[in-house]
Amino acid sequence: MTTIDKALTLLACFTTDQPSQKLTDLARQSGMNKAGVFRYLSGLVHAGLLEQDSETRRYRLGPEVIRLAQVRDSSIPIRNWMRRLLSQITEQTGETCHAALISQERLFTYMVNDSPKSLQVRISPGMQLPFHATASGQVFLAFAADDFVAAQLTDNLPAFTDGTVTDPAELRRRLQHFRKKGFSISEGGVDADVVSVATSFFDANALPVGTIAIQAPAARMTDSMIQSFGTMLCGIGVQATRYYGGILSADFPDSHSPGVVTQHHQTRA
Amino acid sequence: MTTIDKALTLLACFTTDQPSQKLTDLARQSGMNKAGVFRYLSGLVHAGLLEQDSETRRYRLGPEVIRLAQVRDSSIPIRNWMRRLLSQITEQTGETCHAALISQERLFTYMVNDSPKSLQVRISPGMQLPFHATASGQVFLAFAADDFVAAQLTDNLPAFTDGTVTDPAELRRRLQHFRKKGFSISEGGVDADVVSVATSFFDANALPVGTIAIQAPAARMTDSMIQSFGTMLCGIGVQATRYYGGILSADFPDSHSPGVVTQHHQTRA
DNA sequence: AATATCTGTTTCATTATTTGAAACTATGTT
DNA sequence: AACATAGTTTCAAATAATGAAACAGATATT
Repeated sequence: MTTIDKALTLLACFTTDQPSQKLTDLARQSGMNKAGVFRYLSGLVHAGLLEQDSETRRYRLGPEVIRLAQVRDSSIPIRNWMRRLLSQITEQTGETCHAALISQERLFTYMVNDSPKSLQVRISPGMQLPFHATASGQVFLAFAADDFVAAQLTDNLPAFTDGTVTDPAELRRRLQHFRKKGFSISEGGVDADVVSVATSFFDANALPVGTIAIQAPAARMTDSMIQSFGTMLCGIGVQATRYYGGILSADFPDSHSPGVVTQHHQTRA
Repeated sequence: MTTIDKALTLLACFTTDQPSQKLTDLARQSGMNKAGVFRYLSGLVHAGLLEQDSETRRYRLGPEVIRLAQVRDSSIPIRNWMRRLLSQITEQTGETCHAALISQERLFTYMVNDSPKSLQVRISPGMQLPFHATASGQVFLAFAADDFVAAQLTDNLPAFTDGTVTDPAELRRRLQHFRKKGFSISEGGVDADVVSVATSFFDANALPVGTIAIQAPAARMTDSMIQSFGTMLCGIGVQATRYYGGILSADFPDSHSPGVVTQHHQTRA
């Protein structure tokens, strides 16, 4: 492991759940020496990627990351079209939807569009999504490379609710099904009363780079709604792939009729 | 210079003007060995901060920077209040305004609010602002640390128009004036027919972290308008500093309670 | 008020990693 | 076919990283 790798793994420790960290905790989490972590952090601060609160001595992400994100967005302006796609979804369905992106072999919510309804599923940008327990994660795996799937579907998957599927064999069966349909369905995988439907979009190698998902309270969802959400999402996935400059995975159902998809499949998962 | 410093200086080479770079160019720009640059870039790619286009072999910023920016924004959500402040400015003045943030000793536009008028000054997020030739840069310097100012006000400052002030002595005089007033004025520093007025906001050490500026076509600006824009901006600077969690520079004109640390409805002693 | 226990930071001899010139490979150009 | 250019790999020499321990500045405990 190079010095750079070690220094940069520290950056990965900063998440929306833990947006600021103490030196000692970072040292413990990363299993590295305190002195080394201190030096790494100093380097990261010097580069502006981190900054240190002068009072609490805690580290948090610095202004440079914002600049970098803007540069990235100026060359691959996902924000613009993703915002439009999500608005379109919420407009048509009335439900909360979000987009997630893969980064560092982890899936993070990137953008959220809240439902206008008062009973809505709440989700915030920057959250990590477990692959096995979310519709997003599952549809991602459904189209991901085999070794990636193998790395994720281990034997000790955590269960978040009674409904979380943790058996790798069962999960693989579902992934195969989701791959055929182009979208995934997860009922109560993370929160008991929430139903999610998700699809993915692809890069130039036809590998998934992100997902787009609808999340709704189980109480107001029916089977046929789930199915029609799914078909709609597939159309969105095709558009997102096109915007991204990628190509669809071979198995991905492309309706060959650009525009709004209105086909209504009635088969159930 | 540590290995980390060297690796991270490469990140700073990515700007909105140059959002993707070739290895050889990066090596030349940074003055580092090609092999070393290659190893650094590999490390950065491994961390997700960069990604490499598999066809062109060019490097660009990776998805991890987007995630990091979201984490940063969730802990210090500048976007939220800045958006409001800028809207407020445009509403009151009808002119284009923007906020800039310091990063890596360089000033970059962070957020722009366009004027609704048809003749408007165009500026895009992520642009670097030269310190000596912009109102933003000048008001930043006016409140910056002495050695920082010294580092910026060199003898060979570039002139963008006939109106660009490039004489360090003259610039220092202006900075002193701007510091007293709390805002800066630049007429035709970068574009001949544009007038800019700017103020800054401060961090917990009372050092400037960013600027907020109004830019308007010279044709529709009068002296008294400039002055009243300036006083308005000062008020905005005070608010921004408060939102940011910083404290005002000692000299900054705070209309409510001069010189004393302020609390909300507390009147001055 | 004195002591113990946490922080973050610095030091320094030992050790492992970075370093850079050159070789190599792949791709495109004259 | 020879040449040029860009990215990648190699390897001994040089340098920077390492981590235990000491230090200092807080905060908590006795």
